[in-house]
Amino acid sequence: MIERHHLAILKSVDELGSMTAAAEQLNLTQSALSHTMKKFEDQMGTAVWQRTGRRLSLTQAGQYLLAVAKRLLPQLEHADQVVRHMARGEKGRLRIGMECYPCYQWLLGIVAPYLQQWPDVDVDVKQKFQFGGMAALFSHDIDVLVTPDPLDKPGVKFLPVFDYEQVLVISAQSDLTSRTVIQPDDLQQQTLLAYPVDKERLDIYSQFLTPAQCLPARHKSVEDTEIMLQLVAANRGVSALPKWLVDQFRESLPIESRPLGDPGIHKQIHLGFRDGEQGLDYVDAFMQLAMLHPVSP
Amino acid sequence: MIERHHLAILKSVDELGSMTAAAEQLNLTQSALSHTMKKFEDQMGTAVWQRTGRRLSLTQAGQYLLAVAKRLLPQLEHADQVVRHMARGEKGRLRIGMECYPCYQWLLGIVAPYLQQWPDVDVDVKQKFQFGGMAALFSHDIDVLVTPDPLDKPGVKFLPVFDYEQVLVISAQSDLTSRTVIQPDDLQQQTLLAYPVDKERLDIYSQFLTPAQCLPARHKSVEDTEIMLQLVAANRGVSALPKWLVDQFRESLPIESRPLGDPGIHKQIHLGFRDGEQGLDYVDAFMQLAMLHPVSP
DNA sequence: TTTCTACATGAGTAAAATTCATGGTTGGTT
DNA sequence: AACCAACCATGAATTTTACTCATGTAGAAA
Repeated sequence: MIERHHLAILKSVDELGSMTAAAEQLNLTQSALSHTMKKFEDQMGTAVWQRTGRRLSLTQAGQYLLAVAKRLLPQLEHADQVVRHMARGEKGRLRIGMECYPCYQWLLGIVAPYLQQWPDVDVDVKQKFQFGGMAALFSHDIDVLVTPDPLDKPGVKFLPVFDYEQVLVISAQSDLTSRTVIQPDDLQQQTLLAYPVDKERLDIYSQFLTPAQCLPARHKSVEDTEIMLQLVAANRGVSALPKWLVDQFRESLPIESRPLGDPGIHKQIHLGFRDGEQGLDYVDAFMQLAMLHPVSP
Repeated sequence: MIERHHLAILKSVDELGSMTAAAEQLNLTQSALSHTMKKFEDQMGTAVWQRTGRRLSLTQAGQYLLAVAKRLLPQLEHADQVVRHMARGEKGRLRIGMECYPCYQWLLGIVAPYLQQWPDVDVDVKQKFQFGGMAALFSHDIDVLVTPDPLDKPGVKFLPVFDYEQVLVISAQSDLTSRTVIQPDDLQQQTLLAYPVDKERLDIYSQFLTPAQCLPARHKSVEDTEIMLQLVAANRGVSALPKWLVDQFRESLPIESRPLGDPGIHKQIHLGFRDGEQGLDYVDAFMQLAMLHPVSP
């Protein structure tokens, strides 16, 4: 039977390279660890490591078990945390995953009142996942996924939390200020600033430029939203961002926004969470708060 | 620290309703089980059950832990199996999930040669999942997902294994045999036989009838493909099925097929599998076999 | 009230995990 | 070549943990 400490040993040995080092990390003697794994190997009927010289290399079974360890140990550790928090009457940690850069600004607006309502809950925002948000949600690495790109599959539920329009941000000094609506060919003289993701995933390409077979004069990747807006304000380029975000910055920066095309690009931010399992109340509460949260139009 | 046996006890008590019964199932005395959980509760700092009279009811922490148990125990049990199989040089079990009824016929054609190539591998086909195929794949309930409805997300990979056309199956005596192509309003006099799923998920509705705002005279749910085809052969209705499936049955039944609309409804079956983790060779082998497998056009 | 059933508990015991002491092997160093 | 240091394996002793047995308590049913 695979026990938790077998997995812990496997992971530790893999990280540190030797049984001796792993034993120290786990507060065991080298001997104890050796005995434990010997017995485990006898029980399972197969070696976990191949002892070539004094170097350990994983057998096929060992590789498989290491993958299991990396998958299950974090879940057990998290469960430990959650239960311990429950015990103290504290609430624990709400782990939020973000799949979209601009959502961060919006999230801050939700998290503030949430933290007030739930003073015992920590909020942990993760922006990068090994395998994407969906997988993170399913494998319990996060509790909530914020994404503009929902996938309503059984097992998860997505709630649209607000509609928004994706607009072009331009400098107040831009030539484009005269236009009330931007057309694709208007961008052929422009420098387009965008987050560093595939162009297919940028709506201004997939829903606006590509169908019209247009391209901007230049394309520049920018990581940070504020820097992006500073560049736009300085008339160094234009960018496509949610209207509510632009409006928020219009007070402090000389920027303006224009719809992209006639109907405009309309999108929704969704909150995704696991469904059909015993929920934690502070997770549900977050969902409800997010749905009720007024968004400045 | 949450250990495997804690989770096993929780699950067993939940299933059997009492500690005494659970102890027997786990080959323990009632006393041992009581001691174990007492110690566990002391460690975690919270009760797992509320002892109201002699009835046990889960506390909040207990409910949470039960959910964890139901999620993690099957994974541990499966890992046990896999390693034990590896130890014996046997290969183990390939767990295939199916999201589409007609795929079953096609799958049989793949599984036969696969079983010959990998005599030590058992194949286990699951048709129902608690939370849908995607979730089953992510939570390691299955290794391969067969679906006409892929979702290329990080963490999983989908390979199209073949293209097919969805066609209308009609009896050889049907009035519709004179048509070379079926139009939506041709079905307004017909009884449509379909698998018992939401109409939105049936392509003949979403891609053919609904856009033309047509409906068949009657709609009947049929679970089994063979029975469906027998009904069609007897001119009791028409149905939309993959062309390759219809062709297969045309030898033995008086049925014919016609394209649905001018371009026809074209679809692909995909095989999905987890990506980016230590793979098992017999899983990879299945994917490759599936890709190479010739499909009767 | 009595009886039955289910869980709790303390003390004793069996089993398992861990340590200690030691020996063997490998790979690098002098 | 010889030596040393690092690493793992192993047997026996020891500590720790898990388990059983016997018994107690309390709720529900007769």
